[in-house]
Formats: sequence, C-alpha cells, structure tokens
Amino acid sequence: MKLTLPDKSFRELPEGSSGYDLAREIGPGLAKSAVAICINGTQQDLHDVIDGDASVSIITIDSDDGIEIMRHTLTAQVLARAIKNLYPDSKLAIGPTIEDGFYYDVESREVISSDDLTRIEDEMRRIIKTKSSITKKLVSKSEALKIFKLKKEPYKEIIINESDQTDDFQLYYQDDEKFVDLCRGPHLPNLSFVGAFKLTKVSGAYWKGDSNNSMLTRIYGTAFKNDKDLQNYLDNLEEALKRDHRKLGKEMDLFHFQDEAPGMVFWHPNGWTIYRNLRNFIRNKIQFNGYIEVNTPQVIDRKLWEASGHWDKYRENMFITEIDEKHANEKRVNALKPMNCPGHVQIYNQGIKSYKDLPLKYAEFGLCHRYEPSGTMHGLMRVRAFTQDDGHIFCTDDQIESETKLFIDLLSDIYSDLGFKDFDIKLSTRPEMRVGSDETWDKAEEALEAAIKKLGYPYRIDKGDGAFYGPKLDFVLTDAIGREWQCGTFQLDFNLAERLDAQYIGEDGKKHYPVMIHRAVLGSFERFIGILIENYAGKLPFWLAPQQVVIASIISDVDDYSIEILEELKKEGIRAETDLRNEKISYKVREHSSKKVPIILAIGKNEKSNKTVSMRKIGSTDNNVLDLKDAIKIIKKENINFKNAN
RNA sequence: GCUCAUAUAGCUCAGCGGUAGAGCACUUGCUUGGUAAGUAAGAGGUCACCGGUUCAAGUCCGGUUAUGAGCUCCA
Repeated sequence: MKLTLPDKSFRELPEGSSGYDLAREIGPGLAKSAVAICINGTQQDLHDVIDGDASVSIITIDSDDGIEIMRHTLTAQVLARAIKNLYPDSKLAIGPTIEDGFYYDVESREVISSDDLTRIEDEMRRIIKTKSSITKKLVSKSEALKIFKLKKEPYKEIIINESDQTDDFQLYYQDDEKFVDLCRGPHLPNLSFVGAFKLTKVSGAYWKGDSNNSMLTRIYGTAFKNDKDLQNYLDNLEEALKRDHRKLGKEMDLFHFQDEAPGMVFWHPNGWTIYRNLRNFIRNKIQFNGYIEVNTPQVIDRKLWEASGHWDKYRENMFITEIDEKHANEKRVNALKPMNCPGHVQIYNQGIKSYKDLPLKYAEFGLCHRYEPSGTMHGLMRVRAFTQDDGHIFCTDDQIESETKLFIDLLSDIYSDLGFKDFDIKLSTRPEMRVGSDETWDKAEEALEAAIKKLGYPYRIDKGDGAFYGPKLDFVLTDAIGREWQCGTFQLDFNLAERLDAQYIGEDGKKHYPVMIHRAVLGSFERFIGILIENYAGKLPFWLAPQQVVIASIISDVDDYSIEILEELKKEGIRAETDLRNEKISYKVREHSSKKVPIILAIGKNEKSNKTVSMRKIGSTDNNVLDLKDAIKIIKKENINFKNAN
C-alpha cells in the first residue's frame, strides 16, 4: 500500500503494516518516540493496522498531539486504575483531557479530598513503573455491556447504551488485564512514555454536567513531557495568582467585602478613585456619542416588573423588599432593580414621542442588584450589586444597522483606550425562557444578524444564550495573559416597548412601537475594574491610578522642597502625596512600588539645591534626574488620556 | 444551588484537648540614611457565629454564615 507523508513524499509498505512499522521504516529515532498515528486526519493507535492507501503522519511524544495523548492515557489508564486500586468501590465515569491537563470523574462513597492526592499520585507512579504496554480489544455492544456489568461500572454501561455505535467498542488493557477502560483512544503504546505529572485539585462535578444529576468527584491533574515543562506550567499558575485582583485589591487598599453584604463591594478611597475616573471617561465618551444620561429609582413596585416580564422570567435573581414596620400602611411589594430598562421606558413614556426624536439614547450608571447563587460570587468579577455603563437606544427598524455600527465603533474606541486591542463577537439567539412570539424573535434575530453581517465583523453564534427579551451580540475581550472576558453587550428587543406601551408617532401619523436596544460597553464597572487590575497586574495606566505620584524625601532637610513640588503637582490636577516619614529611601521605594504608584520622585540634598527631582517609574529601576519643570511636563503628558477623556 | 476545603492579631500564617504564637504592619525611642525591608522596645486576639462532647475546647463533633477551588448558572 502507498502511504503519503506530511512532506508529500510516499512510502510503500506491505499490507497489514501498522503505524509502528512505518515509523521503523522511516528511522529508529522516530520509532522510539512514536506514540500514535494520524490516518487521513483521524488519530489512531500506533499498532493499528493501516487500512490501505492513506495519507498519514506519525505522532511523537514530543508533539502537542503526543502530549495530549499522554495526558489521556494518564487519566484513563493510570489515574483511573489508581483510583480503583485505592477505592475499589468507586465507579468510573469519564476521564477526558482539557487544556493543559486532564480530569477523571468518579463516584465514590468515601470522600476523596485534596489530602489524598499524594497517595493517589504515589499509586500512579507505582503503576507507571510497571511500564505496561497498552493493548486494545474491539468488542460488540453486547459484549462491552457484559464486561462492564461484571465490573460493576454503571456509568460505562450508560455510555455504551447511549452510543449509536453498534460494534467496535474499544477496550484498553494493560499487561496483567486486571484493569480495563472503555475509550475512544488512542493511547500510548506503553506507560514508559509518561512524563512529569501532578494531580492539582479535587472538586465536585455533575454527571453529564447537569445539575439534576448526581454529583461526582472530579480529580484534576496536569502532565508535561518533562519536569522542566511541568515546573514552568506551575510557575505560570503562580504568576496568575500574583495578579489576582482580590489579592492586589487588598495590597493596594482598593476595596473589601464582608459577611453582612455578600457579593457587594465596600469601595475604599483608592478603589473609588479608579471607579470615578473610569466613570468620567465613559461619561465623556457616551456624551460625545449622542447619549443623554438619566437616573431611575432603585426600588420599584412589583407591578412594573410584572408588566416588563421580569417578575415572571427573572424573579429568581431579584431582591424583593417589603416594608416590615407595623405603622406602615403601605403594603406594597417592591423589587430592587436588576436592570435599568423598565425605568428608562418610564422616562421615554413621559410626553409624546415622534419619529423625529429617534434614535433616542438614554444612558444610566445604574446600580443594579441581582441575587446570584451563593457559589457563583467571585471578588469583583461576579457580584450581587453592580453598576452597569448601561444605555437604551429607542429606534426604528431602519436604524438598527447604523446603531449597531455606531455601537461597535464606540466599543472599539473605548477598549482600545483601555489597552485591549482585540475582541470577539458572539451572536446569541433565543433562549428557552423568553417573552414574545416566535415571529417577533425571527424578526429580531434576522435584523441583528443582517446588521452584523453587513458590517463585515466576524462573529460566532451561541445558540439559546440570548436575553429573555431578545437576541444579543456579546463582546469578548482577551486580557494580557490570554484569558477571555465577556464585557460589552448589544441586545435587540422587540418586546419591552410593547409590554410597557412605549410608542412614537411615525411619518404616517400612526402610533408605532420603537425597537429597544439594551447596550453596555464595560458591562459592569466592578467587573471591569477587576479585569483591569489583573490585566495590568495592578500597574494601572497613569490616568487611572489612584495615587499617581509620591514625593519621597531622603532627608528631613528637604521637606519644604518636597511640599513645594506637591503643590505644583496638585495645581496640575495630579493625584500626588508626599512621604516625609523618618524612613530610608529604599524603604519608601519598596512600599510605594508594592502599592503600584506609577511615579516616585526621590528628593535629597542635590535635588533641592538644583531644583531637580529623581524620577523612578513603576516597573523600572532607572532613576532620571530632571529639572522640576521638565518633570512636571512629563507627568502632565502621562495624564493626557485622562485629559482627553474630559 | 451542589461537592470538597477553609475561617486564629490590620496582613500572611503557625499552633490541633491543659491559661494564645511568629514575621510584616502599628506606636515610641535611637537613627537623617541616595532608589525594593536601619535598629530596639511596646501595644495589639470573645481563636467567624450558635450548640454539643469533656474535669478542661482555636484544638473533637453538629449546625449557621462567609470565603476558596470546581460544577451548574451568568441578564
């Protein structure tokens, strides 16, 4: 048979040859590092017989695919076996690879906690030491069922039963045949290819990811070619931990949380400075883009939420309030607003609107409360009270496309100013829980897709992920360490205006319902500030930094000059402070550097007598001695973004 | 909401049945020192909350609350 290699060259091999035979034919080095073969684009075991002419490539242990196969073998053959050895009553569910690692889900009567991981790792090492070869058997559906029934593995039975495959179920065995796992394969030919690994954590996970199903124990691990790669990976994890906004928030004294208000931020002066700067920045951007800022009540009668549809479709997420005092004769039930939209419609509804008023864009930095499930809160990233950079565009069908473009332009501009160059767009369609007729949804989805298509932005579709009132575009940005964050949103709504009776008089003199577009660029200030902190590892752009300059004296003789510099900077609107404490300059530099103050001006005898400063910027150990006037010019220039925003 | 873990000084953590500890931070003294920790002393805790076991409970057990890692959610 004729085999085509990746470099387009050919090899002629006798019928019945395997990937291993091919590798050996090409060279002993390749045969030694080969772990699997890719035949016509499908990965298969190295010892599978190649079925006639094909284009093939050998997968070596050094390649990304090879590492992935190694991780797969490690979880399905080694981890699973170790668990069965240590917890014979446990039931195996599934064990896939994930980015940078793998996990195995098992049902176990005994609690497996992170303290047990070392024990499981030891058992895994013992298994690996046997260097067993791994062999495959193909069996029929009924035989596969029989085997796993005997082994008392109910989850495997379910997997087999639910498969539409009738034959060729792949069973993988090690040398002594005591352990068997059902698997899609391919696997390493033997365990000597296993490199460096580590079990990382234990947690619960629902069977098939459905919260109605039973909770299994999930054991996570990671594996690499060698110890060096593994260590490198673990170091990177530690690096990510260092920029955790919860840790930096404490170090930089930005905010805190406490038991009495879970999921709600106590902003400290430093954190609130960042918040205010970001809000001013957005406020100016949107004013420039035709939005009018409004403000609506926090607590609103349930009647309005019933009319808007929130009471029916969103109540699980709402904080409901009642007045509890005996003397109160109001017995109404209120809800804290989870969204600003119904409030904005109330403003729209004051007075009669004409088509000439459209598009009408209301913006609100509205504080919304949502009752998020207890287990989902996470620092600033997922909270129960947050402020959106919210806005609602009331427009006609014809204006949807131009409004979509205007919004995406605004969003790119803002993201780019904040240091995020790239974002992806997701189009989310009708969810199961929704208001409005299917015809309305057809119309809305078509209009939104037509707009984004016409504008030529690449997008992907996320089926069923729309808001309950309409389809949406979500904007996902990538941060400095490659993580993705869904921030901006643009939601088309053909329902709410009608439900809340918002109308306009058209050119035809008749009443029409406007389209409502719910939109936000940052999403929530809380979350976005969390993202900014992590993206910049706390070293925020100068215009956002809570404290921009510290003037640190070296000896007390220069206190007066330091104060003079402070006054100069304050005149320029710079957030500066002096540090005149009786401490060494290195102590002061260390302290303000760890608080991520962008600029430290060290002031000693020389600076005072020459009217200069010694400037040190965060992230650098250079010290530039500059004339005070020049230094102030440079600092003003650093602030330019902020000035532009005003 | 679910699984597991955690909760001790302002912060980071040790202590795991017998009257509460360290480092840093804080206060005071000495020190005026040139770019990531000068030095000595002092002060600081209802060991998250409620209950139980015990002669005796940060310490063991149960519950509550919060937090963490995941899962499920995420407008």
